[in-house]
Amino acid sequence: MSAVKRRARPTLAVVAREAGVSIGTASNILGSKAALHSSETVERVLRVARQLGYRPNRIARSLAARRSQTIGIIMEPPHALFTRNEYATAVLDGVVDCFTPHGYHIKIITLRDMNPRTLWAQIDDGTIDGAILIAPLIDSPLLSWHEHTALPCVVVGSALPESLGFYCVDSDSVGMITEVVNWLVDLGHRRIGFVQGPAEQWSARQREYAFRQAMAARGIEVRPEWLACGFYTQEGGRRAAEQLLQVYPPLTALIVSNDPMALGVLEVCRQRGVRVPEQLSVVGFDDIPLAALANPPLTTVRNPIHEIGYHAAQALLEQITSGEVKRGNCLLRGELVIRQSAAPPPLRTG
Amino acid sequence: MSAVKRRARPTLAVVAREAGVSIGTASNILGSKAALHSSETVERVLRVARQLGYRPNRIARSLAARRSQTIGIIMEPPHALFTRNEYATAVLDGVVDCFTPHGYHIKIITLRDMNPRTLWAQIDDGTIDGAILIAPLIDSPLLSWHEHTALPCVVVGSALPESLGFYCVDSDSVGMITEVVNWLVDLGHRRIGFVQGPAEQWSARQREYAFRQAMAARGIEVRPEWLACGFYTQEGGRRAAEQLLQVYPPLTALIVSNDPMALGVLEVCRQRGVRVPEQLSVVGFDDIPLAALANPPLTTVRNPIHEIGYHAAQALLEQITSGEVKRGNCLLRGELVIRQSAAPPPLRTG
DNA sequence: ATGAAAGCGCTAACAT
DNA sequence: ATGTTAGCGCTTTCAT
Repeated sequence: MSAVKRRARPTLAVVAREAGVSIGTASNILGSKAALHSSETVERVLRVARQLGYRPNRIARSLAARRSQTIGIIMEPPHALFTRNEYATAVLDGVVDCFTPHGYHIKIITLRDMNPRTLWAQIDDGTIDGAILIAPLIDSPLLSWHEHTALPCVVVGSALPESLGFYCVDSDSVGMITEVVNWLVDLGHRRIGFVQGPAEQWSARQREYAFRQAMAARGIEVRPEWLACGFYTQEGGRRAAEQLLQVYPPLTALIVSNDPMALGVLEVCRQRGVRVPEQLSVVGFDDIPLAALANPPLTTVRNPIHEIGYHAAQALLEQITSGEVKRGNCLLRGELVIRQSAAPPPLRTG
Repeated sequence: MSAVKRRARPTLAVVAREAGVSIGTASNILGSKAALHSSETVERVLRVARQLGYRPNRIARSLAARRSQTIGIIMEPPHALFTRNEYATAVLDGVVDCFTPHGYHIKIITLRDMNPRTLWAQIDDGTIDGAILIAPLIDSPLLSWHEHTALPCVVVGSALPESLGFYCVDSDSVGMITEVVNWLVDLGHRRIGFVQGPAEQWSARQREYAFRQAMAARGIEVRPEWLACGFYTQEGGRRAAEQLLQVYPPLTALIVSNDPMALGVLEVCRQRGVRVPEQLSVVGFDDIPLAALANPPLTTVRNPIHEIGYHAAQALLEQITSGEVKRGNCLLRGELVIRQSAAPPPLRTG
């Protein structure tokens, strides 16, 4: 039994009564329209509110004002865990950094199922003013967003076709793949393999396409056996490596479309006695913390994920406050981080 | 201009009218009290709701029912970023895993300031039914929780004194420290150093205390110069190592109270030419992914963080549904993960 | 500059 | 089994 008797929480009506003003006046003052009132009144209401320990009820406020000052981060079931999704974690941080100072709250929405009948009820239930979609898959029901809800929305991690009508923020993977290809070709490589991500991921398709384009631009024909597919996991990287190591004549470089897979590739190389970078150069993507500690330290492309999250949040905030829909893609540039897993190709005598 | 004309979203009243029932009936059926009504009515209402694309407004529901079906994860400013806080990230996952199937939503509350005047308005604003506190610091205003709010609350990562009235879920660091000390002593070590975390963290104090107790139980007197303090960061570990490496006669083992610091210790050892584990054994805490990849692979204690989050969530859910306050501490057991950074001490000639 | 009143969309108690 | 009604605590016109 607590010694302090806890009175019921005072409502706006109580504050107004105690301060001798109308409830509307109190609302203005304790909201953000104090300018409308005389400084005496403002002061008095504020004082009473403080004395009474008044705390506004955000739910009531949301219902009346039809906005919740909360935004949602939407995670699809396949990659709903933050511990296994460094990408989503970094995005989350960026979003929090942007929205918190503006007094917005953040809600994590881990979709329970993707059934189109129940999907929108999970998202558009009045509790959020806008949403960040984390890397929706190619066939995701989320892509029909605009047909089902008017909620402002920004996509992160998938640069979708403009026809879908989203504003997307992503890293410029196409540009970065091109840079990596050119860098390797300049180093002397021509037989370059590519480990792509799962085909359901937009980014994976784009990276593959970019790879082909960049190679073509340097006059190199990509053979089908130079490509392998993993699932953005270390295990996927291992499998892909097993496959690509059998290509003959051997490839001299491998571009791996994310770091966990690249780590798997390095592992297999070590087992098979393939020396990196002397016999095979390996380049990853994302620059996760482990990349620097790999053996050898991984040359990779830094992915500015936190900035991506922050920028997406800014764009969303803009849409929410202006009421205008934004479209198009915003690609943030990464940066080639040169470590020790890539070097000029071995001299060939054949 | 969209081709599809989007009608205003139907409310419960509209559904009720179209289905020819009262609003109360519709509420029951679309809420979770369909059992009260005849199957015909239920079916009819459900059909109309589906046809109209009815989606309940959770805000209105929360206001009327006085619960939001949402719980908050409270992060204090110092460690508010998930990318730099693997602990909080894993807890978050555990909480999500537990609550999502129950239809609860999760809100991230990154406290903007710890001013006691504004603190509770940030948390107890009607939007959450309960809260998980992540490792509150020793002097945190959050510890006066019960004086300010009746919101159910569970603490994670800090086993607080029972007098504070919280239910706390944490790893059994005291038990694990004891186990590590005994293991090292059994290996032949007696001069064992300890790198503790920041004193503002409850867990750090407990681990230090446990260390002293365990050493005393084995009849070893701990000298003050065997202790150093870091800030749970790799840099902190480096500094502590610099300090402890100067102790004479040299220590033969170091217990480091988290893995990032242990990694820093290993780094300094390598620089100074101190061979691990031949000259110095190092044991960490937490078993972060990097631990297995360190050089040498780190012997450490696995911290079941996801389980901690999950269990805390369960306890919170219980409190919310039962209305009964739960107190006391629940300590989840870790597990010594033996790798290669610890071994018997070098033979001394006296 | 202030007050009165009409909701926001729903739940829950009570009546029938 | 169903309908009626009174709020939940706030914001927002519209008067004054």
